[in-house]
Amino acid sequence: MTATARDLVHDAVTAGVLAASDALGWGDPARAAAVEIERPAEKAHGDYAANIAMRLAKPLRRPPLEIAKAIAERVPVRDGIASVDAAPPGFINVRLDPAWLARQVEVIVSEGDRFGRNDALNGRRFQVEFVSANPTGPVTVANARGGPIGDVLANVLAFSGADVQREYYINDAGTQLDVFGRSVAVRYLELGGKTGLVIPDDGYPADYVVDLARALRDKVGGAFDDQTPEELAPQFARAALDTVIEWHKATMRKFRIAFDSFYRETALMESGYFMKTIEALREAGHIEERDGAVWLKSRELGEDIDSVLIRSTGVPTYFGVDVAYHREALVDRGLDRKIDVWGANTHGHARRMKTAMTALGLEGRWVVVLYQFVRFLHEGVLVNMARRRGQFIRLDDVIDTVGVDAARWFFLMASADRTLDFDLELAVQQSNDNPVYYVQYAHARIASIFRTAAERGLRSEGADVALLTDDAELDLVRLLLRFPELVEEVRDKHNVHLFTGYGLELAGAFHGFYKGNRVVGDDEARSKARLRLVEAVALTLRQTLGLLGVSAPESM
RNA sequence: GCCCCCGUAGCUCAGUGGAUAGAGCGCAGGCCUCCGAAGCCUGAAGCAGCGGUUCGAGUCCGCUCGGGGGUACCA
Repeated sequence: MTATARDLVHDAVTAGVLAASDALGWGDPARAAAVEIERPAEKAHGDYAANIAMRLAKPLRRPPLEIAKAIAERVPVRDGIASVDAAPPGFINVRLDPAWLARQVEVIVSEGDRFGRNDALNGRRFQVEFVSANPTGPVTVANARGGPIGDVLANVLAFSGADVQREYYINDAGTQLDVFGRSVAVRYLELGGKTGLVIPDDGYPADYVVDLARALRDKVGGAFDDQTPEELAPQFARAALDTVIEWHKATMRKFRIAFDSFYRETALMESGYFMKTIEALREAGHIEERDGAVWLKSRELGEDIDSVLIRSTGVPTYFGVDVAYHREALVDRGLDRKIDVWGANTHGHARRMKTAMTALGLEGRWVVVLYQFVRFLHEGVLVNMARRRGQFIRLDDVIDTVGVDAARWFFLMASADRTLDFDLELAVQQSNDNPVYYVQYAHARIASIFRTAAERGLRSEGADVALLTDDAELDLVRLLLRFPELVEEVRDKHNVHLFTGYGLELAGAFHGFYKGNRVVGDDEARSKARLRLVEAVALTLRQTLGLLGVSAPESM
């Protein structure tokens, strides 16, 4: 893997700091200071900038500009660096060598679909667990946001060398299943002609439950018509669950998400792993039995209250089972790290989980990415979603109306920290000018340029990229070189939405370039060079869209 | 009450403690004898408020106001 341009600058500036420190006797403060490299917003300030001089001003008791000058004149000017200057109030501005930039076009094209990858996570096993929608109903837009976020995160980790497993956790146990089963049974009996039955207040009156009941009746007929909803609940819950899980799988396929495993909560009970985990916690001294229940002594680990793992009825809590689930993944399945993508409503749960991981000595190996909710608007008015009553927007419907690309893009364009507003009517109306098409159009346009070139017998192979000397050309290269840096940032910070912003920026830069610069023209050598350049742009757009799970069309 | 996330242009959203805060949609205007006008160019328009830290704050801290979520022997 090639070092990023940022790494190159970082190393050079660090060498300059050390050289200046040795020459001027600055000592430890200078040697220990971390060199931060950023990209100036203003082009006049060069390609990269370091603020180290301003950070050293106080400890060294010298004017920042003086420090900057001392460092700047000692930064080795080689390996792609053209110049290093000090600028008020104390920035060190680094400019890349145009000839080196031009050569990167050839490097990028030769890397092909390896461009942007890194090996930071080589040999490490990751699991990303996401969506994991409740199996008592279809996947709604509420669960949907975790899909693209988790999927793209998994893509980026794999892009960084990790062995990544995408997992879907199925909560196929608990009291809600009982209630669900009873609701299905009521509908089943009603379809058989029985009257006077009621769906309980905490039940599921939604229409899809009728669909489930009808499917059951199609399969078994009236064989259970003489039983009560209570008697039928357990087996009906199980049967309906299997159907709903198939719905979920189909929805995920439609959303272009390929899970490696679907893990059932009940497996932890059946295997005895749940009790094994309780014993592990007990041995570590974190368990207390009180009022007939088994508690995790969270307070001793900094929480306000303790948490119940097993109720006084002997039934494990959701939290307790989830702790076992996490331990099983990290300890028994040999994963180095588990990343959960959860909705904001679980933040209390996430906090308790963190405590439990600490109790098990697994802290640091589990990370949660919380995403804020999607608010639903109907004709501009806020709508409360209620799954049980069937008042919700199905993810399937959204995908069917706006398309997978636009749907994924929508969920990926905003930071996970931010509440998203979603208006289906607006989404439909805007699907034709969705920003995703702006990016895809850039890719299709380049494909079209290649078709034109082919008609004229022009190929990009053998191009002399040294002919790329214009600012317009080199600015594109600068933007391409940001891609590997972005991959590293997303890998470390999990802020996957940055890829949509990058895609828009690169597409915009290309569209502007295209307008002002002819690629296939009269000058054959220059045409070949520019063809090579836009080939690198198309490749980078493909890499970006590929990570986002969005298609990169040749024409549209 | 306490805890978490958010408040940036009319709307939907970007923005790593840096040097003149961006995009899409919408709005006003301009650009196709020339590789795709799903495009390009120009313009109007913005950091909720108050204090603090810092050489430097949309970004960090505190408070106020506003929105969302949590706070169970629910999941």
